[in-house]
Amino acid sequence: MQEQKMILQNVDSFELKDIFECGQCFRWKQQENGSYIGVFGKNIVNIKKEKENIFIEGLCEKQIKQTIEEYFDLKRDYRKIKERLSKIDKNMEISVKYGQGIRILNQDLWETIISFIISANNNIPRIKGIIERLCQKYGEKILWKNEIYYTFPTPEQLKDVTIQEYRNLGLGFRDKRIYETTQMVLKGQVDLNQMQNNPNTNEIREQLLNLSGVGPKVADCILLFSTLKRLQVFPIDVWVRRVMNDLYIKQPQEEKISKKQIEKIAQEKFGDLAGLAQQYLFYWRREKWESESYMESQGVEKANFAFHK
DNA sequence: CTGCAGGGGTAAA
DNA sequence: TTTACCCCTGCA
Repeated sequence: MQEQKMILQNVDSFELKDIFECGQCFRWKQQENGSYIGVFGKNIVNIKKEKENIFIEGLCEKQIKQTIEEYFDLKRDYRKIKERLSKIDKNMEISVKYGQGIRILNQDLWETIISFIISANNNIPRIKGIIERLCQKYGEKILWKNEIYYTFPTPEQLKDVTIQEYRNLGLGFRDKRIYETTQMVLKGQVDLNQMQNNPNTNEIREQLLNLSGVGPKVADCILLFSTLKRLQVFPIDVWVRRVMNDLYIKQPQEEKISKKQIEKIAQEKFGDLAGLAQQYLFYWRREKWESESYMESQGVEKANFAFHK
C-alpha cells in the first residue's frame, strides 16, 4: 500500500457524476469540493476533475495507473460505442448525449454480488447506508489522511456473521439471503474464480441464479457491472421498463408488458450493446423524467412520451 | 398526526 | 401467476 498520484488528460467519456450516479456503484461519496472518494478492493481513491484534467490520488496496492485503468475501463473506446448507439434512433441520441460521461466500472465480483442482493426492493440511500455499515462492522480498517476507511468484507470476514447480526444492520428480509450466499461461496458451491474465467455467459447466469437473493435482474446487474463485464446483458428494473414503454412500446398498462417483449426489443435494437444502452436510458430516464421542457429543447416530439404522473 | 404506497426483486406458495 | 417481505420516505 502506498500513497500515489496521477493526472489523466483529455480522456474521452469521463464525467464523475455520470460514472458514480448512474446506478452501478454504491460506495463513492462526493466531497464538499466536488471530488469523489471511494474504496474498491483495498484501494482508497480521491478523484477530481477540472476542465480536461482528472486528478487522482490515493492509497493503492499496485501501481495507481494500472489500478485506475482497470477499474474505470479506460481501454474501452466509449466514443465508438456512443456513436453506434446514437445512430440507432433519436431516443438513443438524446440519452447518450445526456449520459455522455458514463463508463461501466470493473467492480469486484463478490462486492457486486452482495451489493445487488441488498439492492432488491430497496432504494439507493438505504442501500448505501446498509453497505457502509456492513463495511464498517466487518471490513478492514484503512487509515488515510487522518480518516478511517473500510474495505468491503470478504466472504471469510463474513464467515461467522449470523442472520440476526445482519438484521441488526438494517438488512431486513435480505439478512438470510446474504448469509446463505456467503455460506455457498465459502463452501465452494459457487466458484467465483472459475466464474470469472468462464466465457459462457449463460452458464455464469445459471450459476448466479443459484445464489440466494439473486434473481434475473440482480444476475444481469452482476454480469454487467462487475469484472464479468458482459455488455450485452440488459437488466430490466422498473425504470428500464418505464423508459422502454415510453419510447418503444407505448402501452397504457406498463406493468403488464412482459419481460420477454422488452428483451426482444432490446436485442433487436441494441444487440451486443444492450447493457450500455440500458445504462444510458436508465440514467437519463431517472434523472430527467420529470422535465418535459428538457425533451422539447432536445427536439423530441411530445407525442412520443407518455409521462407518468 | 396516522396510514399507506412504493422503492434499482426475490422466493415461496 | 400472485403475494409477502424489512425498513424508510413521501405524501394524502
